[in-house]
Amino acid sequence: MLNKAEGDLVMGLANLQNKIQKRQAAALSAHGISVTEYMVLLQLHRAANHRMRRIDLADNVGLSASGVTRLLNPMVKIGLVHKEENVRDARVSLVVLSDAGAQIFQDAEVSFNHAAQALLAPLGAEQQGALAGIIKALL
Amino acid sequence: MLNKAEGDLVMGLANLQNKIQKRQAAALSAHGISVTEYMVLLQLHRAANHRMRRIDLADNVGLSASGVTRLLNPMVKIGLVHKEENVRDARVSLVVLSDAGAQIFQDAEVSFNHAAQALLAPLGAEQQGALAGIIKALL
DNA sequence: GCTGAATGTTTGAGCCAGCAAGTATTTATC
DNA sequence: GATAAATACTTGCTGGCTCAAACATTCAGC
Repeated sequence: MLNKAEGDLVMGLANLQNKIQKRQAAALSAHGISVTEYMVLLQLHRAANHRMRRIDLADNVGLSASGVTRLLNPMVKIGLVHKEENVRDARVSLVVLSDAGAQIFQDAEVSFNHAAQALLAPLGAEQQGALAGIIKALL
Repeated sequence: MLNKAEGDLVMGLANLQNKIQKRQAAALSAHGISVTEYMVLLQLHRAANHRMRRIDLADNVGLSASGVTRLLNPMVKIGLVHKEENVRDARVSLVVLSDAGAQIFQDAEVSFNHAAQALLAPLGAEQQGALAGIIKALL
């Protein structure tokens, strides 16, 4: 069985991601948001005009369409984000990052990146570069 | 903000893992088991005498103790696995891989490893080695 | 050898996500 | 320009996992 190495790598990646996700969740809990919510805020922050269609959000965050709907509901209530209808296409409802949401994101980003740095600290500079290349190749 | 690179790496890893997990789930669905169940079978298969304490299983698979209990219940019913009480310590209930479970695992392992190989195919040999080193360093 | 802490497991309640089905709107075909 | 297919989104239902609490058993200190 020659492809056992690949199987072990995939298992290792799963374990690693599990660990990372828990740490990042802890880091973000201080800001009252989950990792998934952070991903949404990040996408919106990077999007043109801080607004996006829900379906693109779903794609970029790796969620289903219904997952986005349910995730966004509380975020709208809290005011991190608000809806906006599209004049051109009445099917789509755009999601817009609010100022409050942008502020929370910026605070959370500091924590997130700091935690990420701590997690990846065991890697040397060239290992980190290699990892970036690997992710790019596999995504 | 110099640690942005690390944050992006962590986000990239999350996306990658998301993709991998879905592919592996599809590969395993032919055998009627989930990725988590596969992980359990794998651990049991590798364990001495094909048996393990539930708590060690939880640790190795990255689940909570209650998660293991709930995951195992259907697997016991189907006969992939069975309980066994520990004579030395009446608190623990050992999980034992059944012959049927071992058979299913061996079949599933082929699919799993094959899918893993396909996923990692874009990587060169030395990238794959680098990834193994990175995972080891970070776990 | 008794009492309190620690350990292993199960159970109840709740959250988060997915799938399938339903609604509304737009696009394509004829 | 009517009909069918495709697209964007929401909702009902369900599964999987967690946390906190309960319970049973063992271990440690006196």
